[in-house]
Amino acid sequence: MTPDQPIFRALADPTRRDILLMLRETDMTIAQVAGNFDMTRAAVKKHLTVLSDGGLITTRTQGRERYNALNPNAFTPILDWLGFFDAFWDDRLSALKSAIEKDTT
Amino acid sequence: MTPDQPIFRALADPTRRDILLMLRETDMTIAQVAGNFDMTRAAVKKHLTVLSDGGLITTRTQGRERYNALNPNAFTPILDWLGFFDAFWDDRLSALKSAIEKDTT
DNA sequence: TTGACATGATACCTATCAGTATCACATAAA
DNA sequence: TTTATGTGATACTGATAGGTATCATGTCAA
Repeated sequence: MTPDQPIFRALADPTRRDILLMLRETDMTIAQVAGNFDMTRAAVKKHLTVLSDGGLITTRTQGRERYNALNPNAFTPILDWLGFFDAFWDDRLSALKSAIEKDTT
Repeated sequence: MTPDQPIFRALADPTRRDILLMLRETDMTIAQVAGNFDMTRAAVKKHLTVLSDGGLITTRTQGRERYNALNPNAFTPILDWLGFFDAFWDDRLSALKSAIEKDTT
């Protein structure tokens, strides 16, 4: 199994993507995150676990509360994967460029 | 439902990501794609449908064959979504910068 | 036209996933 | 200590996803 699987899986759910957007502003406890959704705390906890497995968030315990924070390097694996297609884009650009040049000569 | 859902869902499966990597090199028929996997053509066809729904590939019929091609603008929605976090990175960078400056003054 | 090939489409099975309900544990406050 | 709050963990359910088997459709070649 590719090591990228956990992060792609984590991003596949709209609720989890919304959670990530929320965490841009401020770190949040599970209860705070759950307060923004119409679902139980247990369900939100599961989503947070998946996000953690994907390396997208980190958690820190503070007393009896547990804060979830966006990982600054969260999307590096995604960007690396997208990088595999750089050559493809270059080829397309080259082809387009050739076509234009052929058209104008 | 967010309009991004189809593309994130399409990228969530490792087989589909592998298909996209294959299509960088050359356009391929279903049979050609299926030849690279240990599963039936029907299963591959389903994956290609999901990829198409996500706007990641385009198809063209040529006689009785049907070629699948990587969409040049495939990842635009992903990059746009990642852009939502630009401010977050900036904040982190600002914080880091401040910390360093505070440390060196 | 006939037969072979490439694909489309559907029913079906199994595994996984999102969500709930529930209970247990740990910590802060009275 | 007692009570309330915040969280962790598990069993369970309904829905969806990945995969196979199978049949129908369309196209090329003889």
